[in-house]
Amino acid sequence: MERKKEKSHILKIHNTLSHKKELFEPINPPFVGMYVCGPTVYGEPHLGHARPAIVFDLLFRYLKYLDYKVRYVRNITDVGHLENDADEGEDKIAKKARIEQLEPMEVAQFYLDQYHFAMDALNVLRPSIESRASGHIMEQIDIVQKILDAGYAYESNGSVYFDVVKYDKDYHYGILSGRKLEDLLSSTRELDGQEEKRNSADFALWKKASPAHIMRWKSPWSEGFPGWHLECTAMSTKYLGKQFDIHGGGMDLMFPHHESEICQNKIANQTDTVRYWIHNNMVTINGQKMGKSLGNFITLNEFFTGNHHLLQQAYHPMTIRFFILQAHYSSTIDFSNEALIAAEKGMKKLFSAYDLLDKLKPSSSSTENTGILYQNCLHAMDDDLNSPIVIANLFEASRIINQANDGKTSLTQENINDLRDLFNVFLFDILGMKPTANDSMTDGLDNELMHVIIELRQKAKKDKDYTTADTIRDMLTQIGITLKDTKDGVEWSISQTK
RNA sequence: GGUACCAUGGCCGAGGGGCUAGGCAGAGGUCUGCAAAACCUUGUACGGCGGUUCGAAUCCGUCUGGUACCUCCA
Repeated sequence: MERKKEKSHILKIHNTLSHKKELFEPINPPFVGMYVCGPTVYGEPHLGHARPAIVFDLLFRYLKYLDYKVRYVRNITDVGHLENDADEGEDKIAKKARIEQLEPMEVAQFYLDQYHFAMDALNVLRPSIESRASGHIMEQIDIVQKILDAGYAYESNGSVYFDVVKYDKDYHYGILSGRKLEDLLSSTRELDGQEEKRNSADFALWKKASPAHIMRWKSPWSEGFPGWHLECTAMSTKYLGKQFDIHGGGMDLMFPHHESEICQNKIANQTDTVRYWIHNNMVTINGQKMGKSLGNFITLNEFFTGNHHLLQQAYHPMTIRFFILQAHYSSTIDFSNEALIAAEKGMKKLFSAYDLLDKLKPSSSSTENTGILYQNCLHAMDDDLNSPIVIANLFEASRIINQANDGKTSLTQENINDLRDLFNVFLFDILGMKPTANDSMTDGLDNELMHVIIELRQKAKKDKDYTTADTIRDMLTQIGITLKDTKDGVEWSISQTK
């Protein structure tokens, strides 16, 4: 049955450019263009990758719920970025490749597959277009040429740099990060290629490859590789146009990456390309940023298997997703086992309440207002994607369901339909949660075996042989099977994290 | 040093000038052979100090502590 629900058209999102929540108005409704910075595929995906993927998946799902036609582009950085540590000027992917004696693209593909595996497990929808930097070298070269032609870049020893000082004279540099050019110029650093630049704040559009550099392409200036920030400008413009609605990414990318994109866009596209900049906050571990260079990161696979010294147990991908959605995207999330276990319990509570819906017997009268919850969730999503509030309302719904199940309150069929809608739309479609119950266990030999065991225990119970009954239950618990004696019979389930 | 931001009860985490989310944990109770689950009851927390106000956790100032970015990073 089609149930008419009023959808909102007052979505507000926080725009990093204005530091304010703004009404979301697409440039060309009903179409929405969204670009999000994706992973550099030279390492295993970790919790830090999960956050933006889930946050922008939430936005993607909500925009689709609002009936927008969304084109969501996420890049894969497989060209690699410059390194600035011991091996100056070396391409990260190329470096790793040399160590492992593999083709650079083989390494990139390997980690890309890992990324996809993890994202699928987290129920993150694939973007409309997942574009690879290596497949867009021509487009990047075109943009370098455009910026050169416009006079905002200069060639130096085969490399091309963006002239930030000139840009700042004509436009305002630093509008996203709030940084001032003079501050940047006064804090000069020892960087590779610094002597080639006119000013320390200038950034590379094209770099000439050193002889050791494996990944290289021909260009009018040198055999080399594109600058760090160019791929996003090239691919967003190619697939979303010179103006598009949303550009997302982690807060750590705000400067210099996104700031540089703004400069490149402005010159190459002759317009303000991005309407709304959205940034998710970081995941911390013991209050510290989780990062490759800090050596304190936990890969997603380690979370899923529990195979890491900081983890007390394995965590289902849905627990990770729920954990992330329980915080607003603009807050930092601090990792802890305690918080994850709490999230896991809460999540299971929601799932079992949803399962109960099918067993509820409708009454002719109602004591509950279920319609309000849907509105509350809608308002929460409209208010800058406030997923924690959505979850709070789902908990309220689960309380109503449990009370009705206990016979304390009564729900009409309409109430039950409302609640089912609420879970289907918000928990499953928009928050993107997926029940973790193992359905395959409800049929087949396993189920029949369980049936036998439960029957034996029931018999013992009937004979008041509670020692045997409890022994059976304890032994099952030991192998990760939980029994519940309910008034409708015995329920069994396999624990997720065994 | 500069820029951005944050400090909420045992833990996590919303909110945001008076109506004071939610989850987890804890205590008591109902139910149950016992458990489990569920439900009910129970928590007045917003870093310190000033200020604005009839009223501040919420606004302003300041101090303290913390994070991120300024160098590849989600």
